[in-house]
Amino acid sequence: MADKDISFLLALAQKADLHGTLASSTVQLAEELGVSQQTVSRKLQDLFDAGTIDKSITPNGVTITLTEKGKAQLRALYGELQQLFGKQLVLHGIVKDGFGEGKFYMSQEGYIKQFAGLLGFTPYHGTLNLAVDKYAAALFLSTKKQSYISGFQTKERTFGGLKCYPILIAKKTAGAVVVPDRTAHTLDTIELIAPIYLRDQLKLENGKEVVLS
Amino acid sequence: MADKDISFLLALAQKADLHGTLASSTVQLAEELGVSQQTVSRKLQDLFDAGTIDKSITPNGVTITLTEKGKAQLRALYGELQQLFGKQLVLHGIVKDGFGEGKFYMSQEGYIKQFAGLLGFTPYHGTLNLAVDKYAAALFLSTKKQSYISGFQTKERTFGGLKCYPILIAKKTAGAVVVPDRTAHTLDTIELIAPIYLRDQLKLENGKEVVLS
DNA sequence: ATTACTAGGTTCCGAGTAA
DNA sequence: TTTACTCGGAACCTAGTAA
Repeated sequence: MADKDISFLLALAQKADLHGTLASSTVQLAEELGVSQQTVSRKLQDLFDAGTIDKSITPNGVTITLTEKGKAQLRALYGELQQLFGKQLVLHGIVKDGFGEGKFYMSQEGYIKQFAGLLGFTPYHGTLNLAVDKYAAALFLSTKKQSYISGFQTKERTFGGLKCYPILIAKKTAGAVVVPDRTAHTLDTIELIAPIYLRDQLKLENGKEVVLS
Repeated sequence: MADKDISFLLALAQKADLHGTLASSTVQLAEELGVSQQTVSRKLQDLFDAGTIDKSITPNGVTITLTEKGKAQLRALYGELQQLFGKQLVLHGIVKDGFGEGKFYMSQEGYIKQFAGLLGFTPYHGTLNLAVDKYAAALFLSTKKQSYISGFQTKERTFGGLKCYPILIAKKTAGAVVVPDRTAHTLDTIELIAPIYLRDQLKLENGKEVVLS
């Protein structure tokens, strides 16, 4: 029965920030959620009766907090989805243009030496950029072993640290995903390194799909 | 509109394993989901019309596959929950008995030296076991910096590697969560190490609650 | 055995309105 | 201003049944 109102509960949780309280009104919530004020009023009562939220009515609105039971319900849903997506064993990405920074960074001795020690190969002096699904990428990488490459300094400038996840590229080539600590883009784009020049060896062009595992 | 049927879609995804197909029948699904055969039939049509599943009808049932759109919908929901729980900054745990193995492992020079180098303190020769929520623990740890302690060998036996996450115990003591590579329990229980004997110094007994941050 | 249409009952939503 | 009740109509579910 509470199964139906779970998306309503989720919406409240997003506004109330999981822990913490939400001071609002049924009118305002109705507007934000695209339903009537009456529906909000009724649903809040239902959730309260179900023990998933605490609410207190004041002359100028309602104040809402999620109960432990309410949080548990969302966490259960989260767990189910996690099980679903957690089994993600491969990641699909589309080859896209980098802007040459990869080449610059991968020419730095400070990085190359650490990569060689950690991965067992000397990386080619460039990176391959892949456009990926942000969530899928986060999940995929979370199942991989994470290594850390320390930052360092040269006379000219400072180079930051980066995370590094060994993976298999296109079921053929051992390589790694590299995520700089101070990364510009989110995980919409990931950078690959490998012992060879991937674009040539795997005959990749922009727009081609690559599978990581 | 498809927002209402998302739990139905999730149920299908769980049976079909996200990728992959589900061969079943409306009668069987109805039983498993606790609704009528007619409702299953109608909902499958709705989902098909919405483009979230592919279905093919055979004389002895239906075969169902999630479309990219369907997967994307679930992933979006997952992402929202991830944002909610990803902000998890503290983890609550209940002190429970270990079985002395912690003490044994934390007396091994091979581990102690690495911990000292990595964490900046020499750990007390024992661990504190906490009962925690499995999902909350996974989330909490995923936001912490992961370090790796290598396995090693002695004359007698082999010791496996373990992951290590620096954290703050009870808002006072710097310590770390330790997760052996070959762990017996899942994350229902986590092991803490610290430079001091936590049970005495923090006046902890079994059943007491501890906050990690 | 299937899926799925029709019909009737139940649930749910929202405009009006009381408090 | 609030919240929340009443009530008519829309949406939804299931039993019966056709294909």
